[in-house]
Parts: sequence; C-alpha cells; structure tokens
Amino acid sequence: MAEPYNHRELEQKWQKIWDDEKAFKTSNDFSKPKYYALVEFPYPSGQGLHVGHPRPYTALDIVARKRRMQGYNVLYPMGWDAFGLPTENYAIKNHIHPKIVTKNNVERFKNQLHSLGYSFDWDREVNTTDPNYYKWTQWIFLKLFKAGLAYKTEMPINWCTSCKVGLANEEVVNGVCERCGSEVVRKVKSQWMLKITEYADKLIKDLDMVDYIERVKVSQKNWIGKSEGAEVDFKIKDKEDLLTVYTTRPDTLFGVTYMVMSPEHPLIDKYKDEIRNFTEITEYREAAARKSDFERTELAKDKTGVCIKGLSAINPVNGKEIPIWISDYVLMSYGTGAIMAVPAHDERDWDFAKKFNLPIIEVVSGAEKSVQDQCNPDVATGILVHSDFLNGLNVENAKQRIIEYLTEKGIGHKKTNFKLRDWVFSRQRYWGEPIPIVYCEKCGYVPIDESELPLELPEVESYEPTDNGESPLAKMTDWVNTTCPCCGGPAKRETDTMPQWAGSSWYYLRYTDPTNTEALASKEALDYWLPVDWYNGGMEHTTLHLLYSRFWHKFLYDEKVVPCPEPYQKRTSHGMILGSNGEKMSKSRGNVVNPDDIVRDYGADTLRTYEMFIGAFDLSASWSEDGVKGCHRFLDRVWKLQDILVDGDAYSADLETKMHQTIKKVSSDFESLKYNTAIAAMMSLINDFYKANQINKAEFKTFLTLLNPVAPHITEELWQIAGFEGRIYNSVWPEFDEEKTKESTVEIMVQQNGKNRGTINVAADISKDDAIAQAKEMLGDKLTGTIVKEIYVPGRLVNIVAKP
RNA sequence: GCAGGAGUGGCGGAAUGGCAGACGCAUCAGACUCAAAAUCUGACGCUGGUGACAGUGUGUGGGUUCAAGUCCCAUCUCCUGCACCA
Repeated sequence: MAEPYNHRELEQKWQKIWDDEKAFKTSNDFSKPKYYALVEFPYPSGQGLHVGHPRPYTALDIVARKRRMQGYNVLYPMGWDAFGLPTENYAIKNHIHPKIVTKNNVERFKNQLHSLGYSFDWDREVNTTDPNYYKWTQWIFLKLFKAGLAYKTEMPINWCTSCKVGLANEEVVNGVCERCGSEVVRKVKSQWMLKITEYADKLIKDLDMVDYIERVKVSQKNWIGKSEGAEVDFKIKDKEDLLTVYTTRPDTLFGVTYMVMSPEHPLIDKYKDEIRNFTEITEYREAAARKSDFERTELAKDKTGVCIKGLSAINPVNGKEIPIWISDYVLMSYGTGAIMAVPAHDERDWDFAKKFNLPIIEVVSGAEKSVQDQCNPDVATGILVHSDFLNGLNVENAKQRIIEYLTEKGIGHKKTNFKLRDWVFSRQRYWGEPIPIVYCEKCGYVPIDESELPLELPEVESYEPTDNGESPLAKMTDWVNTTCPCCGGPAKRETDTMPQWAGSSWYYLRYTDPTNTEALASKEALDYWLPVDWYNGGMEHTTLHLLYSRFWHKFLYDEKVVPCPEPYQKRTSHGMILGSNGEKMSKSRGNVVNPDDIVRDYGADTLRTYEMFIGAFDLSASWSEDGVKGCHRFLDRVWKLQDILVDGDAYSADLETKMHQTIKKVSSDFESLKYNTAIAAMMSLINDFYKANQINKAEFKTFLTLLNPVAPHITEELWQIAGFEGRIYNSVWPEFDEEKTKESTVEIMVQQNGKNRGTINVAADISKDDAIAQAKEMLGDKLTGTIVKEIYVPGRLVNIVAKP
C-alpha cells in the first residue's frame, strides 16, 4: 500500500525542485520553434489573490506545459500592473509610501502564485512601477507626442464636490463618488489626449487577420462604432455661417422639418445678439451642463429642448425654411454637434417632434401605421416619396444618388464617423508614470530629452490631491520648476501622471527582453517572439485594455519598433468565478473563497483541477466546495494507482483503444478551451483502470503525462515513484494513432421507423448489406409491412423504414 | 432599443443530425467499522408496472428529416456588453 496522498508535502517539495532546477526558464535559443502564451498580469491589490485569478492562469499554464512537452521554446511570463488608485488611496489613508504598499502586495501575490505551481519564467517578471520599466512607457509616450498623436485639450472631468478631487470614470458609480457618495459634476480641465481615433479604421479592419473569439471582435467593433453617412451644409438664413450636420440617412433630406444643435454648439454664442430668447437658451444650457453623463442617459426618453428664436436654416435641396432648436439629446462630441431632424424616420426625432408639435413629413413609404402615429426607421423595404428626384428609389440607391448630388453642388459629401473618442491620458494623481513633458512660456509643450528617461516620480510628503484638483506633484515646486530643453529658459514640468492603462499597453513586449537598457526590447527578441500566440484575459478588458494595446502596437509598428501589425494572434476570454450562491464574490456578501485555504486543505493540484473542471471556460461558474472535494477524490484515486501498477511496456489489449482515444481527446480539448471534458475523459479512463484492477507502466506513463499540465505536482511525484526517467515536466507529450482510436467491433442501434428496438454487436467495418441483414434478423417477427427505406450509418445505427 | 451568449435530471455540466443526461456533485442502499469519517460496490430524468417492459422527456409553438437538444421559422425567459452616436 502506498503512503497516503500528502499534497502539502509533495507540492512544496516539487516547487522547490523546480526553482532549483530553473525548470521553466525560457531558453534564448531562437532556432527552436517558439510559443508565446500570455495571461493578463494582475493588479496586486491588498486583498491578495482571488479564486478568479487561477482560472485563466491554469488554463494557459496547461497550454504552456503541453507546448514544452511538444518541443516548443515557450514564453509564459508574469508581472505586475502595479500603478493604480487603490494602492494610492491605501497609501493616503495609512501614510505609507505607495512604493512600499506595492512591494508588500507583490510579495504576497507572488507567494500565492508560486504555491499554485505555475510554470512562469520568474526571471522575466516585470513591474510597471519600476523606473526601468516605465522608462519605456515614457519613451513610447514621447514617440506618440513627436508623431503628433499626443495633444493637450480642455476636457470635462469628473469632479467630486465633497472630496474636491478629479475622479476616474471607474470611481463614479451611478453618478456619485464611489468613496463618499456625494455628487459628481463635470469640470473642464486641460488634459493630455492620445489620438486613438487616428487608428479607428485599422483597429476594425485588422480584426480580420487575428483569431479572437467572436464576442471580443463584436465588442471591439461596436465600441469603435463605425458608421457611414454624409455631412450636409445647411445655410443659416441671412447669415454667412453654414450649419453642418452629420447624418447616416442623407436619403431622407426632403423629410427634414427642423434642426437641432447641441447646447455646447459654438454658433450659439456667436449669434447671441440675434437670438431673441437668449436668456431662455442660456438657462437651458446651464441646466444641461449641470447634468452628469449618468443623468443625460437615464433621462434619455424624456426629450427637452428650446427653439432658437431669431435663427432659422434653409434646406439645401428644396429651399424650405426650418426652425433650429437646441437639445441635449444632441451631443457635441459626436458628428458635428448638430443634426437635421427627420421625425418620420428617426425615433428620437419623432419623440421630439411629438413633444413640441413639430411637423412630420414621410419621405420613405412602407410604414404599417401612419408616420403620424409611429415613426418608421425601416430601410430594408422602403421606397422614397415626396422627395423630388429621389422618388421611387429604394433607400440604398437614394443614399448614393443624394450623395452624388450633394457633392456635385458642393453642399455636402460622404463621411465616415466613429463612436470611439480620443483617449484621455492624464490623471491628477501621484501613483502613475510622470508625463515626460515640460511647459515653457516661449516654446509651449516640449518633450524632455530621451536621455533623461526615466523621469522618476519624486518623493512627496503627502499623496493627497490638492484642493484645486491638481496632481500631488504640483506641490513639489523643486521638481516642477525646471529648464526648457528647447530654449533653456524657465519651464514647468507636467504634473499629471499617466492612467493605469499605460503600462499594460505594451508589457507583452517587455517580457521578450525584460532587462534591456538600450531599447524596450531587442529587435532579435521581438522578431522571434512576436506576435503573442495566445492571449487570454477577462471580457472586461475587451474595450479598454485590449483596444489600447492594439493601438500602441500599431503605432509602434508604424514606427518600425515591432515587426508585426497585430500584437496578439489569438485572444480568448474566461468566465467569472462566482460565490456558491451564484453572486459575485464580495466581502459584503460573505461568499469570498480564499485560494490559500483551498491550497492548504486540498492542495494546489486540486484547486487547479477543480477550476478547470468547474464548467465551460468562457462562462461564469459558481464555486462549490463539494466540487473541490470531488476533484481531490479524483487525485487521490490517481495517487492510489501505484497500488495496482504492474510492468508492461505496451498498452494492454483491453485498453489500447481507450488509451489512444483519450490522448486524442485530451490533446484537442486542451487547445479548444474544453478543459472540463479533457478532465472528464481522464476520470473515465481512471475508472477503467480500476475496473481492470491494474494499470501497466506504459499506461501509467501516458496517463501521468496527460494529467501533468493540470496537476503538475502529484504527477511529478508519481513519475519519480514509478522510476520513469528524468522529470515529467520535460518529458514528451504522448502521440496517438488515429487507426487505433477506432473500435474493432461496435454496438450499433437498430431502429424501426425511427424507434429504437435494441442493439447488435457488429464488426466496425461491416458492409451495409450485412448490417441490415443482421438487423432484420434481430427484429424477426416484429418486422412487418413493406420496407420503403433502409438506412445504415456506419458505427451508429440501422434504421428500417416500413409502411404497414 | 441594438449586439453577443445561454435555456438539458435535485445541482455543475456532456452529447461530428444517429441509444439524451458522459464526467463530477448531492441523495439512497449495501460492504468495511463497536461507531463515525474516509474508502469500496450498486442504484439514481419523469410517469405507469412486482417485473422484463411501456410511455414520456432538452424553455414554448410550428417546420425540415428515416432520425432533431443539435438545422429552419416564430415566440418567451435569463445573463453580459453597449446605448439619445444622428
């Protein structure tokens, strides 16, 4: 009898051996085929590892370990996305330097990850808060700046009226401050911006060349929000200026009955002397400015607005004079900040027209109800009416025709718009990368010289933001006051810092060559390792992190820093792990599971196996302690296989087919996110070993190898106990023989008119005629009537269809 | 509202158009034990029947097919994003 399965002892034993042997150190041999597996590096929060973390880490650890056994040079790295607000807030509250807080949290996280036996190459660990790392974050920023992709502009920020600080969007929950619960208003401040919009088209188009799961592609496309339409110039009656609008439905131009400008539209101020109801307009604008984004969307249904008295527009196609309104349902930040309203065919315009009794003219026929009762946005079947030269055309053709007409007359043109906005890149915070720019009265914003990088964060007394919303760095006058790199005169440093998304936008590049002091990574390393072969991360990072990093990568590609246009070849996403009550884990719900407890009580191998067995990888799953026990029971049965181990260097006849089938299934399931069925197949195989009451060495060796990526410690120990050569971590992944996955005799079903009547055992390669003959024999007397059809599906069934 | 995904036993979940419920959990029965735990063996969708067995069953309603959880049409519910984007 074997010793009992002592997970704690053997897991610690092997973790130490792997460390000592540098078992998972990535080779610098660039002649071998490479495989780059990547998981999102965590933010080392004060709470320690969450049971959600091991799900993706284990999944790609499985892939990494399998690839190593298949002869690849594997890069599977880990690091820390360590800048961020919780650390800063903790530092403020407890008067500890965020550097120290970060260091402690990283240490804790690292120990926890280590205890799970991941095959990360810890020699390549990166940390976004390390000056040797953020030197290159700043370097990329300078490149962006020099390329004209970083600029400063006035932008509204979220301002907490009570804390008197600017808040990140993430800190504003339902319109109030996350921390104190008081009102958040918008305050205009000068912000650094990155022109991600410049890459909007490429970011959509190049999705065609990568292998991302469908919902990730769809989310990215929706977020970028490409739409095609036209810009049309409307004359303002008796004025020089034109009122330009953007529309996706230029075909409905004859149905325009009024126009709407956004409350922030600059033409309003320009013509304030001519606007007869300017006081009313001003009141409306102030009320709109006071509304937060939250209110503007929440109150979406209820349209408000004011008609501008004294200004009107002329429809360029029919010369009709139409009123101009302002309303906050028109956003300054999209299109031109003004729209032409076609209430008959746009729901928002329809609501507005109904509320303010504006005329509704149908120009696309085909509505079931009158457009007076219901708006008809249909484009699929509609035919143009009341539209002069467009009459009789379908919507598609009318769009084309009108754009030609507008272009000819010089009153409009085709236009593509995106929902995507430029990236607000500054934060009024301490714990982030300093922006390497100085402001000089004479020269404006000037980049500091590359040789001065990294521009390190200065030590400050307090990390509290200032009363006026400036970054804490603004108080460091010694640091702030500097000389202009351009003219040598007095200048001030930028005191805002970069957002958390900065460091994580390029970290996968640094892993390829993490200690390089001359470049963010060597050309050789980048050429060899890129692109990342498989990147897994959370759905919540699809629109921000994933898009930002693709943007930076594309920019670096244009700058000839990286060798390929896309950073990640394959992107998958995992589902969340919920509490046992099916709700999100949180302290207040009392359903938090600490991975340390599971490792202590059941072992890392059990935790890994359980998280892979819990359900479909891409769906959320609820935690179950009983499920954990089940997986521990499985590993215990694996452990006890040594009691029934016999000699033998070939698979036994009874199990040969099953062995080959299992190798095939596990190999392919590990590649296609179906970890749960891979484990089920191994459980099924082990049940067969116990039924046979023996397992021979050849079978044992294969079984351990298949299980090793999931449960590396126990399999390494059993490998050693069985006396197999070397270590299992650098053994060879088992092969299967397709021919041998097929059964020689099969049980096939016999159906009569599609109803099951029983089964017969036949040779797998039996001919159709023989199979049908045997089936008829089995049915015997039950087979009555005239046979009209005989169906034979090899290996599956015979179906005799008979009419009475 | 738009987009994506999911509806299968008591539960988590399996099923290239071919015996629905693999695998696991829970439960029940038995073995071992003074006993409990652990472990092992067996049963386990629902209805009827002592029984071999019969019927029925994958959200709902239709359809295609010899055959549908799977394909098509319609419909309901839930989840996840996005949302006054003209």
